[in-house]
Amino acid sequence: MWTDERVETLRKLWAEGLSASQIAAQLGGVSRNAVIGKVHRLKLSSRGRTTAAPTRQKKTVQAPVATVTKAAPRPVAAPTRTVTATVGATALQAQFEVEPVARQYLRPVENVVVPISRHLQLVDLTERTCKWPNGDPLTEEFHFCGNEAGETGPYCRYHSKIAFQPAAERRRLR
DNA sequence: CCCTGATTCGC
DNA sequence: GCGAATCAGG
Repeated sequence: MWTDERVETLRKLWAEGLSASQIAAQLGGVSRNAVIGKVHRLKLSSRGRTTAAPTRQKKTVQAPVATVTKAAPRPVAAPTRTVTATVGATALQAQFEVEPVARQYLRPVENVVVPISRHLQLVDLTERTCKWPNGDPLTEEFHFCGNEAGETGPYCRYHSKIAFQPAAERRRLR
């Protein structure tokens, strides 16, 4: 459901240049199509240069013909979840998104993973929150991304792309 | 294949 | 109004 807050977030992120899928990931509970549809309804389409290709018309809905045993219906978005990505965190997250695959080499961190003792905001994590760590685990500012992390992994779509980048590609970018 | 936004249209 | 399905393209 598009609450005033969600619409506001949508407007903001769209203005910042995030893609529809990224916005959908942050909002959680909606598909990128939903976001695009909403963007159109809000009449805030064009945004600098994109794939804005004018000429587009008709669709001529073709007949369904034989039913073909299509595959799974695809669940897509989760129920309500509402992702608590609000206030302070939002601003920070937005910044991360704005500068995509720029500096992505953070040390393996493997053993540095969240001190099992300290006051970790780890308690805020759920099965669907992105567990991508931000900041120095030894400082107060440390926190997790926390965005909607579907059922495809421990991270949100954005961080998954960074975390699971193929070795070959990483080498090329270096 | 990955992704992008754009459009249509049943609900 | 909503958003899945679809389309057109990078």
